[in-house]
Amino acid sequence: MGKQQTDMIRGTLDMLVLKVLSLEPMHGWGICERIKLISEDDLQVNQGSLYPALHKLTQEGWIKSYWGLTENNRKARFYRLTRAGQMQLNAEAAHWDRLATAVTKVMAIS
Amino acid sequence: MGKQQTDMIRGTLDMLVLKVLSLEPMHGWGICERIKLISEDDLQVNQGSLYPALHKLTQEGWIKSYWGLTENNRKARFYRLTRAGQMQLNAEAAHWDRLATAVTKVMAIS
DNA sequence: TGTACACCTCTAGTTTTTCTAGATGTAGGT
DNA sequence: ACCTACATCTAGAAAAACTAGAGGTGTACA
Repeated sequence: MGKQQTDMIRGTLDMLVLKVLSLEPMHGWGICERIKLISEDDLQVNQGSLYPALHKLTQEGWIKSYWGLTENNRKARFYRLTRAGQMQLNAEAAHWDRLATAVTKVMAIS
Repeated sequence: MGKQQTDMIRGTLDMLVLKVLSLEPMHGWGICERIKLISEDDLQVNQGSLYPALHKLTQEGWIKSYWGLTENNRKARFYRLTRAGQMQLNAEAAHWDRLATAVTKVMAIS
């Protein structure tokens, strides 16, 4: 058996979460679903990765949380982007673009 | 201080190395230079990451090494891609394409 | 009524991958 | 003789994500 490939590009989780939250505040489970939906199942965010990441982002001051009710009438912790989070998102998006382009360039040589 | 951003996308090093070696056999230091050159300095491979990666790829049977002489007349360990390595490269490239496209898709929503 | 299921949060411990911070050595030029 | 660029390598730390769970709540339906 070869090595197992995951359904995430390491280092992009924070950025993806910030991006989704930049559209509208959302709860953890919703963030997973949203990413999965938009990526047409190519990206799978694992709960064991998501919640620690959300807590870290909160710690950094890039998102803030509050309790609310979901569409299904359940309690859930919602997260919203802060101004600092928006700036962080911009920075990470630019960094990602630059590096992803560079990787693509290397992969294209012949 | 925000978090430090590196000059690599985690998880792509193996693929990048295999790709460069698919063009022609090369020694470690040359692989670093090649990646840096093609990416126009956007990708920086660190020696402390490269050699362990090279040893791991050898262990997996994806590359093989032999001692040779460089253009500068120095001893260097050259690596060449094996057939299994070529297959691995194809698989990793396809995986990268799929995931990078998915990330781009998520980053593009508005 | 109760029970199954989908929804939702969370954490400890491990693994994978890369980085830091070195040590070691050689060839060629001054 | 010494400096610089070329070249390999490793131990230990750090970062990020994964495995593998535990636990709780509405809603539907048997």
